[in-house]
Amino acid sequence: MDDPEHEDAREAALEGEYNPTEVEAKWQERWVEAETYAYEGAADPNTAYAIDTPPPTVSGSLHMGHLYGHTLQDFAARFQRMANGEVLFPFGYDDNGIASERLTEEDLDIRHQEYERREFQRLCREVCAEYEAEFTEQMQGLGTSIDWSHTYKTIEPRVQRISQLSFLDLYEKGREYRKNAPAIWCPECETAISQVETEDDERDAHFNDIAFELTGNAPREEFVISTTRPELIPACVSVFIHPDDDANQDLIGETARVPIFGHEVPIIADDRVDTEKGSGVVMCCTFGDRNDIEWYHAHDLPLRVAIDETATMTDLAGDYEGLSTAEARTEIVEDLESEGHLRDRREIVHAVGVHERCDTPVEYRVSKQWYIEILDHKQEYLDAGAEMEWYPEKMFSRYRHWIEGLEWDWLISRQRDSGIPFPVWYCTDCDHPVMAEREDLPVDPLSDEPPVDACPKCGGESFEPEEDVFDTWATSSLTPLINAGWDWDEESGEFRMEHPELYPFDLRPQGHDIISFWLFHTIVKCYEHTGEVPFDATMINGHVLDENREKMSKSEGNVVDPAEVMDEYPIDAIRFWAASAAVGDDFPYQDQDIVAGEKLIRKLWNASKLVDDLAPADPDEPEELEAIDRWLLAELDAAVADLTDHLESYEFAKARNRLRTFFWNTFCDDYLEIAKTREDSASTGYALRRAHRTFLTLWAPFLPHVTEEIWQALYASEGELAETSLHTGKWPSPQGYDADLAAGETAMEVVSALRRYKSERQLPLNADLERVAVYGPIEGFEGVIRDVMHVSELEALEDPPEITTEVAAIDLDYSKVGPEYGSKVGEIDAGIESGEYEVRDGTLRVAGEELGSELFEVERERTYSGDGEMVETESAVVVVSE
RNA sequence: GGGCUCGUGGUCUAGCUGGUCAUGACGCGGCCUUUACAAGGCCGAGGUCGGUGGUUCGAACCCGCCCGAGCCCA
Repeated sequence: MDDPEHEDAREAALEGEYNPTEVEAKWQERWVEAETYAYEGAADPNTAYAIDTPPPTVSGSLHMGHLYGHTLQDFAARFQRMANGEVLFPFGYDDNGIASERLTEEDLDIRHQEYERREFQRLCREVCAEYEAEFTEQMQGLGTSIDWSHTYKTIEPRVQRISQLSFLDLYEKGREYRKNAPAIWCPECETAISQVETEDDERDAHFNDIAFELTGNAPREEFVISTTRPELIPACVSVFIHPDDDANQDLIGETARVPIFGHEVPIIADDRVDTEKGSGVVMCCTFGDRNDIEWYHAHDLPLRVAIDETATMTDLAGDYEGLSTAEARTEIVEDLESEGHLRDRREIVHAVGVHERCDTPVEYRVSKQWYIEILDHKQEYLDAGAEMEWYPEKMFSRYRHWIEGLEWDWLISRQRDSGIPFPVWYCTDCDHPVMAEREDLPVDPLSDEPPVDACPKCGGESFEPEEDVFDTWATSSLTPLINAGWDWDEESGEFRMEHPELYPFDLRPQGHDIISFWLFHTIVKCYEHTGEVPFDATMINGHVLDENREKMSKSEGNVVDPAEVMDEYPIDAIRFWAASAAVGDDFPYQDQDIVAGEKLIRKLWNASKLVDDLAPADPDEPEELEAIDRWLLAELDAAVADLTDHLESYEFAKARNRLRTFFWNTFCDDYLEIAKTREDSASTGYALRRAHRTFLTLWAPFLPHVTEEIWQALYASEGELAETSLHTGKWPSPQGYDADLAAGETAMEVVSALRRYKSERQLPLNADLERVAVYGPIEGFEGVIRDVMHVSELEALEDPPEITTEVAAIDLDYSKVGPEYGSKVGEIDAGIESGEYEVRDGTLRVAGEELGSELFEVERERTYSGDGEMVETESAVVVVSE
């Protein structure tokens, strides 16, 4: 396998049984080696088809979602490459965020706090590189037509530069700001974490009912709030009442005094109060939970920080300063009780947010964060989404609802070690931000100097570097710009793209779970930078469920490992399964579908061997094709047209099923059996080869390995693989064959009927039939029927055989009768049912009405009284005499 | 709790701008060596189209409610 000479020595060959293990590995290797799928550039944006592929997060190995998603993309890429020319099918890794840090910590069993930032980043790169190499190998094992010379990693310097350029551009456009805001914080790990790193956990706790006094001329003296976190009362900034809470209406607008600490807070109405819980009166602290944060934003409340980054009470907590939150809770409850403010205390179990890794309940801490302003451009982003084609269309509503529900701007700063740094320093004296120069990017403010000696605002001469890094989505939302080679051109003073013909991209494929993340954020960024919608179309794929239609989850232990599936089945068969679901629908992993794919591959292989046996290698097209051959090629034309339509609309399941039915039933079961009897026909020889070549190209996007193997064995010309590969060849177009389709169809019906006849009598299919008479349109196909069914004498009847008929039933055409007779239809039905009707001169008299012949059909039961056996088909009557 | 989506023979699915007999595959039963394929061919059995109420002459399809599942947001 290492020796390419040896490789070439065993060229593709159509002998014996198909060996997918060997053949698939061979072509995967040769495709990559020959750079078969390299994007070679195109001058015209209309001929370049570009896919903005999802960069997988490096978090271990390939899962079924990767396999499925990339296979769908590959269907599109392979079809477009054959049909329209140049295709960019790139690949990237998202290795710059929290996921890669956590992977590193787990893999090396370390904590990032134990290392210098640079050192930890280095470890991250090393660990990620290992996982990426393994992942790449698995991806190549999928046989996708990715251009492996066109890849990126989100942590690489080129992408860091693009991320920082994006930040500077949006800042200059006035679309970014920095302000104090709360973030989820783990006091154990001493770091901000994202919401996806938290989970709910049931914990024992106490509900404490605490009395607050009212100030001034209040309607009553006090009220009671319930809380599980009494240590937060020094951080209390307001009290909330539900606007519909009749019992407490009188409190709205009053001022409350916080017990022990004595500060005064307003009482405000807000419908986010849960009236079912406790007394219906809630205190808002900065910050106890996510609701507090919403209220803080909505009512512009002051900030009182009573807990620091290590979960220790601050000076705001007065006498309790320096205690842990747990200690403070105990002491504050005791003091409330002794001062008479504690009215009740009871045990409860409730859900608290904890850090999924250390199970520590999270806090909400305030720090200065960078935001991208998006709320003021909601309409633009909605319009941008509406401009794209959505496959399936229904997914647009998810995007729309997400945008309509947006309440906060996009927080892009993260307090992490291994992301892409903000290219910003702050003046130590006045906090004025100093941005890096574009030509210097990428920069790391922690090690690089700011581009100025003095603060342009106050003249101060010392600067603090920004320590935060970008949110992962802030970078992965730039993938179209990364793939198109977006950069700042110093000379012209504007942004340029290395491959402007790729942008906007033709397709954005992704799962339905990240419409609100990847797709939305990409539209925000690209729209703001370029003023254009970044995609013509988006294809939203569903999720792969387990064989019982349950979601795959590690804790349930029902995760299917693609490596095992790929070990057991040919990739082409797995791809056949991947094409079984309508795009957008969730669908189960079922190996019966993969087995069906295996059977198809075998069928294609065996049929190819037969075609090669029956037909000369490269026959010329005869002057005139015989009816049966012209019929096949006309049907093939129709299949080509249908398939092209389906693939252009990303309807892979429809394309797959259409092609399978035509190939298996029409070509193999019907035509090939006929072709066996016509080996010396130049017409059939030509049609066989024409159809066979076409089938290989039509199957190529779905079954790239087996089709390439057969193609190379039979049809490829001499030369480099990148030129001779089936996959860089042309997609077929209908050739305009004209045939009597009805006659062909009827002939096939007659053949089926004769097969049924033999089958029912337990005769072998090649048993001889003495005499067969056919009444029906089979002109030009008589000989074909005779030969394939071993009929000694076949007669085409001019007139119907001697049959007696009697009316068996009346079939109404309800689509016409309904609108015309409305509620009378019931009576008409009843009349026919009971036999109280009459058919005369093409008119049906029933229930006092006269129905014209266009409204009904008379179904007759035929009885054959002549010699032999009568068999009926849809459009013919067949009489068999043995 | 809110939004979106899905629910068709044992399993997976097509059909869903309403019009008699609901498509195909896998599985199951029976029969058969057509010049490749028995891992093939032919035939057959198997469905109250999640439940319920409504609109209509007529509903798998349109509308309401309920049940179950998935995703996103709280």
